[in-house]
Amino acid sequence: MNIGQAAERSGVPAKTIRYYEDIGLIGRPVRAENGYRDFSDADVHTLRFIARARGLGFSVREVGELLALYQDRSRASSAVKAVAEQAINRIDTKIGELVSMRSTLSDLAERCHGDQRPDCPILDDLAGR
Amino acid sequence: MNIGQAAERSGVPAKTIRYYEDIGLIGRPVRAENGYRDFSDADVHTLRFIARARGLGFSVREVGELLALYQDRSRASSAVKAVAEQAINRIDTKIGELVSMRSTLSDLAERCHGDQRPDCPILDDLAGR
DNA sequence: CTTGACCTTCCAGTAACCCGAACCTTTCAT
DNA sequence: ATGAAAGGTTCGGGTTACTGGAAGGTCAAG
Repeated sequence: MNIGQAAERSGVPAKTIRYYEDIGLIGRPVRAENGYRDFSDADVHTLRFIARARGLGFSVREVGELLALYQDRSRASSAVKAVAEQAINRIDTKIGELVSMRSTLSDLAERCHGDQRPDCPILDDLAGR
Repeated sequence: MNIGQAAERSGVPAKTIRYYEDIGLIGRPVRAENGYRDFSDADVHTLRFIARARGLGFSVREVGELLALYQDRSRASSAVKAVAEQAINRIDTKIGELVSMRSTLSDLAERCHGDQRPDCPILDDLAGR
């Protein structure tokens, strides 16, 4: 099938599929006589795998690792779990940062009148007071 | 003072200061005879403002707006509050996404033995089962 | 035959910087 | 005096993960 159909079936945009090929995340698909990429169902399956992994917050690099592990029938599940735990840690760190920002920001916003008057605790805080 | 000292006092790396100048977030500082940038205390104050705002999750674009509002003695506090609330919304959205990823991911990880055996619910899930 | 929907490649841009190269200038120790 | 270290300068490219657009080839339908 052509890239458009592979895109539709996998949920990965055509542009993104080409990009994944470029960076070597997926192998180079077979080419038809006209030069068009020719995708198999297995290719679509791989793309779906990638889409799900990305959706779960794995980096493209990690997706590459997961894909390799997936292909390796004899890998230990601990290897996979390690990658997942790394991702969880990264996410936790990020959530912590965001929650902290959010709390400061909403404190500030609550104390700001939000009317025509110019005085504003938000700017005061940013200015260092 | 030179860029190094301005960097140290403001907490903004020298490279980043030059970058902010490039994109027009800060004005072009005066140059000394030797061509070095010459920063004033007011410049450092502005850089600190920027650093704090960035730390709170405002985008560089928003920091530009906040800076303009800060300079404008007659602005309404509502304008500032609007920018802050935008940032809060963005942060909330992001937190929501991350929490959802985290929960799926840790469910999966918990169900994964993490030992020598190859079977792994994480990969199974990614593969679509 | 042409129109429109595909496909191809390649270049550029996004956010917010970071890194290194190649090159000055200043300052300090020998 | 000298020579090295520690600053400063610009410029170009790399990062992450794509996305958009231009210029052009291909294909099925009317």
